Amino acid sequence: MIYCLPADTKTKKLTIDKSKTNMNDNHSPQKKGSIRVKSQEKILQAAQDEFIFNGYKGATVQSIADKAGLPKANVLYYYKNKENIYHAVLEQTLTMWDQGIGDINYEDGPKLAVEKFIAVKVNMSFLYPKASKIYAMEVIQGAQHLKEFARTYQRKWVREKSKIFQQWANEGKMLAIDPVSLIFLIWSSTQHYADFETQILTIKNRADYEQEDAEQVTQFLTDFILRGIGVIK
Amino acid sequence: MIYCLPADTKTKKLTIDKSKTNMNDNHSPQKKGSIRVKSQEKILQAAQDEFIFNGYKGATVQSIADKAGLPKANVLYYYKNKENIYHAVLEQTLTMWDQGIGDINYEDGPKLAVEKFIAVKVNMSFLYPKASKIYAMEVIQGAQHLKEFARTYQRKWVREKSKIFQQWANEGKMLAIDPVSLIFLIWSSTQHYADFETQILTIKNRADYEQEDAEQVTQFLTDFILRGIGVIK
DNA sequence: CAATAAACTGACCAGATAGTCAGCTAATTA
DNA sequence: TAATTAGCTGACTATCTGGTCAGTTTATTG
Repeated sequence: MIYCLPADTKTKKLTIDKSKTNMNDNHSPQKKGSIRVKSQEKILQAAQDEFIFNGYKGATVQSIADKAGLPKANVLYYYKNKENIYHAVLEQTLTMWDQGIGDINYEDGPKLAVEKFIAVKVNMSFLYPKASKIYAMEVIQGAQHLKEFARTYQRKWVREKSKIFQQWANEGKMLAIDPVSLIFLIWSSTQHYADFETQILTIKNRADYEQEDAEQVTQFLTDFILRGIGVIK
Repeated sequence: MIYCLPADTKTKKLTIDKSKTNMNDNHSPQKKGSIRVKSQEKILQAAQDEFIFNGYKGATVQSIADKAGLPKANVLYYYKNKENIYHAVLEQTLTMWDQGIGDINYEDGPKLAVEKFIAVKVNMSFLYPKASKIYAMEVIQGAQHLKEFARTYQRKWVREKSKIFQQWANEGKMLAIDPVSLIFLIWSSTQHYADFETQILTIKNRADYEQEDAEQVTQFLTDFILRGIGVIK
């Protein structure tokens, strides 16, 4: 059902945040497309780059403001401090991750479920590598800003999905392998193309990913993993 | 042969560094175990933690000094600025990575070669997760401090090893799958246990890895990947 | 058209930071 | 032992950083 965040994540389940911004959240008077919305988008976009490049502590509000083309004080008008900016970026990242993530349903059976899951994860990695990078850095650095979320939702998700794999194995629909290890393998092998983008492009001696790359990777990983769980060949 | 660095890597192949430290490198008068060596080790250890936790830009020399139990000025006496400390950490990381890494030899055949490779990589991840984390952060942030190394050595290594896989495939010793994708899958699935240590422990609801974990993961990945390349089952 | 509220910003500040340096102490050497 | 060198450090500075705030401009409302 849920990958990492509850559906109503807008109600902010993350750790600390009290007052995300100092605006009157929903009942803002502007028509859509207002300067506020556009500015906030610009800020979050800029902040994402800045946080990836310099980490949370290394990021500066001034640099975010410059990248967004706004005065620093204006950035701090929308998000009242650096931590709030980071939380907004993180929340956006997790929300997108959650919405975009495919799901593993018992009814699909192992073959279709794994195919769908891999396809969605690979597409996410190629389309939104920055989201994956933000998340990876956060986890590598100890997930200081995610702890509650991680503990609650991800563990639950993994346990739920593990049961489904177990069931399929019991019914002889796939090999009896450790489902948790399998989930980690799928996560790692798909996210790798986002997080290690730089390395992969360097090794392949290319400037950018292309559409075919995502397709080739999806094909490769799907075949490989279906063979690994014993449902093809 | 070589995973990422030339054997004589002590001659510093990294990007910028000119004067790594301001000491008279080899002909130092101390017996081994001297204060210098011990202090430098303490500094690098502390720096590794600090760089993982706060990233390059967020790390402070003062914090490194505190963790090492030395005055800041003493740290800057051994390594004349922050960048030199980082380079030393990075070099140490890559050297260890290079020494520890197993190798893929044609003579071993696909089964043994992959078994050895996975075992070494998994052990590295469980024994030296910090090295992997430093490297991962560096790559995620664009590998600003590694560019030359990455371009030269890693690409070469991947191409060499790809040829071996190709050869095995041609001889029918394994399935004809894309060797580069295979290498990425092995890298990602093994390094994941180092880089995402926090996440994995949280999901498994555990405080630390144990010896059995490394063994279980090695077993799982070996079986899974050998099945994926079609040499077992 | 006031008057009120929201949006915005230049200028400022207290604290943190990288790096320097003069001068100290401890070790080595002649 | 005297002289020389290596090891070490407190104190300092120029710069940068997050965050504030008084005051201005722009929008909304009655």
